[in-house]
Amino acid sequence: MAKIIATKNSSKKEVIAKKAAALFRNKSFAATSMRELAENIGVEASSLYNHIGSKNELLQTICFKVANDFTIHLNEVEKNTNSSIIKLEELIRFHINMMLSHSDEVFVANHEWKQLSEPFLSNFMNQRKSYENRWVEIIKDGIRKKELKNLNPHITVLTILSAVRSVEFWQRHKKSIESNDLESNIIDHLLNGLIK
Amino acid sequence: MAKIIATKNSSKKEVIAKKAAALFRNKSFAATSMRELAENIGVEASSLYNHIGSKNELLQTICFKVANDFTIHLNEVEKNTNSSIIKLEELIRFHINMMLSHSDEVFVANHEWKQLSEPFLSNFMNQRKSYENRWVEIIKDGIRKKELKNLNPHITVLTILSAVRSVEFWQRHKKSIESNDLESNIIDHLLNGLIK
DNA sequence: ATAAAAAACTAATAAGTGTTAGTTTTGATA
DNA sequence: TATCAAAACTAACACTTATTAGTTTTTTAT
Repeated sequence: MAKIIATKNSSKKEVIAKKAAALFRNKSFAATSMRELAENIGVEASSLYNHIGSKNELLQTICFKVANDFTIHLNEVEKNTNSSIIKLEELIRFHINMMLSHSDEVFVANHEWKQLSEPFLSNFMNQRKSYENRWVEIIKDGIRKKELKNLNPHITVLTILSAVRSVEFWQRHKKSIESNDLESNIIDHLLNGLIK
Repeated sequence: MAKIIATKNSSKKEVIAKKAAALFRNKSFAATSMRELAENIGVEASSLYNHIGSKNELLQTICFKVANDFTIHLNEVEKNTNSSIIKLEELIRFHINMMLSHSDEVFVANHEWKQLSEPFLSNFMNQRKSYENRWVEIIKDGIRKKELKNLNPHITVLTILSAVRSVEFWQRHKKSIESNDLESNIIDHLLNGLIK
């Protein structure tokens, strides 16, 4: 009889969620069946329900874990009294590192959140909007202190948050690009621009 | 009896593809049923098959139309003898305008291409890789001519192609951001950076 | 070794899937 | 007005879906 193997660091539920994140990323949430997930883990589909509530709950677990990680880090950054530039650099660095260390989960949170059911969908969107607004405040502060150029803060935030997702593409190019280069290049590009 | 209404500019097949793009964008390809698509158009699901071959074919139509539009524009840019900076600016501008004028189709091509079936999936990935490589050459040329900083050209391309996708996010913020600002801000940010 | 709890299994449910076959209606042309 | 093709319809197919019920096996604790 097959078994779900919990490790010291991950409960059985976490093992399932981890595998689910990988499948949701590669095939999309809707196109991944519970039978397929079960097969990847090595048990029957119905056995999963001893450990999880539903397929939807798996998506919720993944999305809110990621959202909370980002929120917690932002709390830390806001506490410090660094310049806006340092704060932005820390935030960008955290995004890049999260995408490298939890790539499946972050991908799913970025691309499959729309499949959340209510009220989780609304919660998620609100949490995201609040997160963006707090970035905007950091940028506004930097403009006020003449540290940053007077670009539109909302657009700037959206541009940065989009740009860091290049790490997703990078996963396809791993051979030709070093991971250290990736981080420094993106930060340099976004902060200092491309033109000599 | 309900009908699919073709206009002067769009055949019935194009009307279906347009509506499909909107649904595939908002619900994902896998989560959109042919019955749902049909209902949105105002006919029965089986009636669609008088005009299209399959659900998969719809996705192919959408994805390759977008891919070809980008390839054709890149051909034009390469023909001209402008500086690399002007070329990049033209390319970025085109991306932004495509996302504004064909937002559903571009979104689907960006996010749902994984659901393509073979051999279309491989074709699409190859076309995309070739497109990226031609961007890389433009950047390399700019570095050679001392127009651009010596950043990693691959990462630079990925960063730009990611960053322009901020237009997707912008659709959620329409009220607070002008579309003109959007274009100039993104270009300024990506070319000249954020720091004063 | 025994009893209880946890977690696996098989089997089934009800609903939904893309698509096809066959039929009827529609709209244009002769 | 009669004819014919285009395009709509209804009904059905064969399959897949998430999830539950009921049962058996495995693990844990006494």
